[in-house]
Amino acid sequence: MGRAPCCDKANVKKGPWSPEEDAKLKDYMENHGTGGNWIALPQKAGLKRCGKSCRLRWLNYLRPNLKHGEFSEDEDRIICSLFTSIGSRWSIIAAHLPGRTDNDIKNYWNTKLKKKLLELAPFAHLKRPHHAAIYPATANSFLQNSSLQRQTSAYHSTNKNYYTTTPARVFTGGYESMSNIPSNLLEYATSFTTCSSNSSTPTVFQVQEGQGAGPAQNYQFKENYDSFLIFGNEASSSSSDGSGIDEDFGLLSYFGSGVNENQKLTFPANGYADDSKATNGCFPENPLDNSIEEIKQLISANNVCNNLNYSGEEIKTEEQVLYY
DNA sequence: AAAGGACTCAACCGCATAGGC
DNA sequence: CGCCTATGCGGTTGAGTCCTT
Repeated sequence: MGRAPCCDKANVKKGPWSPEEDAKLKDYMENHGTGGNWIALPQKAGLKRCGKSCRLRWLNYLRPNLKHGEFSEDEDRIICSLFTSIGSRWSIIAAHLPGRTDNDIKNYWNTKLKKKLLELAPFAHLKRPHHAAIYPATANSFLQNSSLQRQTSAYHSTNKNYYTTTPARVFTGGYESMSNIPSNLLEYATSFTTCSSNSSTPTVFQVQEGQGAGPAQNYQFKENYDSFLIFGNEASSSSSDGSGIDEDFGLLSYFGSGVNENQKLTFPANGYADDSKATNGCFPENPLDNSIEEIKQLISANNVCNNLNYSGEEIKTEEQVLYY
């Protein structure tokens, strides 16, 4: 048996709200408020609507002090920074943008901001926005528990268009360490190679499929993504021998052009808008990335989301991770 | 000018959670 | 403590609009 419906669907109007309905709801809300019960509100207000629909209409459209129209550069930065830290927690992000609703921000991100970021990414000329995905703050989850070391990758000796160096370390974290990448995107654990050895530049990961030995090295994109872009800041991790994780992951990015005849996911090395700015194949910092630490602190100080760890990542149980 | 594809965004849906009993 | 219901949330849908050919 399924869940009981929240209202009598047969006697409830759906679809766009008319100005008359808006006026009724607004009038009722201004005079009575919700009365602590959205379900009973439509009847009291003389509306043939579901309580949930009334709530949504009020919160997203009718309530006072809502901001409509273009998002500012500052708002863009805040959204990017928070998305970096906490992912698609739209309601939390909305709490940092007075006058904006979670729905607004979600739509803005999905239709405009994500595209904007992808255009800033390297190889933008190769990207097809609708076949790309952006995921947040995976630096920690990828690297915190791995033994990945710095490695400067080299151009392939015969084909200068591709990096084909083998991974310095095989990353075998599996889903548990990649919890921010939905399992519908990834099929197996991955192997990585980094091409950055410079803490002032972001790091590019090359992902290879089916290389080397070991059961956890197979990697596949699922669904129709040609690429994904990961961005986030990363606390440093280093040791005396110079190994460790670069500081300042302004932007982590990966571009996969598909599986070639060697079953490798590769990316062109000459795809930078301005090659002179690339160091060892790494591209300039993401201009939208800023003050993430401050925002993390703010979140932590305000206890906005108390199931996030110090870096804004959700603390999940093993079960949650496996099915996330 | 028309047709079809792409994009936008308001609204819906179903699940998770909180809180009352 | 367990059940039940209202609320909140994020993902998804689809009608309307805009853009391209």
